[in-house]
Amino acid sequence: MTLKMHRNFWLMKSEPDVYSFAQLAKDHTTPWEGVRNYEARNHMMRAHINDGVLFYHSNAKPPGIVGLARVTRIAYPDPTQFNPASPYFDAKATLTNPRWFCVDVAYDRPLLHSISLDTLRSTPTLQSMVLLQRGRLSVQPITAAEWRTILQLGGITVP
DNA sequence: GCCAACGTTGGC
DNA sequence: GCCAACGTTGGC
Repeated sequence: MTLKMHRNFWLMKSEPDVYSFAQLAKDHTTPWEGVRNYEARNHMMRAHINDGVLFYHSNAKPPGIVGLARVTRIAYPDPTQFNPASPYFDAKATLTNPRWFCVDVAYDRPLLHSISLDTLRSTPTLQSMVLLQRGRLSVQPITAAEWRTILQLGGITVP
C-alpha cells in the first residue's frame, strides 16, 4: 500500500493593479476568477489541493515572479460567469453547463528576491518554461525542476 | 500608449 | 471546417 503524494506546480499571472500578491497576503485566500482562456482553464481543472503556485505579476515594472501560493480548493464553476454585472460575465454559460472554472489560491510566502522576466530568460535551466515559450498563457504548468530552480533563485531554502 | 502575437468568433 | 476580422494580452 503506497500513498503517492501528488503535487503539481503552476504559474499564475495577475496584473498587480488588478490583484496583487500583497492583496493576497491580506486576503489569505482568493478565488482565481476571471480566467477566460480554455487552455488556462484546463490547467486549473487539473490542479490538486496543495499544488504549488508561483504568483507572477504581469504588466508590472518589472514583470516577474514575486511569491508563492498554493491551491486550497479544486476547480469549481467560476461564479463571475453568471453575474451580468461582472466584467467576466459570459452569456453563453449556464448553471447546468458552466464554461469557466476557478480554483482557490492561498497565500504562502513572498520570495526573498523577486525574479524578473529578464532573469528567468537568462537562466539556462529555465529555457523551456511555458512562460518563455508561450508568453500569453495566464495559468501554466511548472515542472518540479523549474520549481526547485525558481525557489533557489528566489532565496527560498525550505519549500 | 504601441503593437506583435495569438486566441476567439462568426460568416460562408 | 476554413479563415478573415476582431479582441486581448502583456512586454516594451
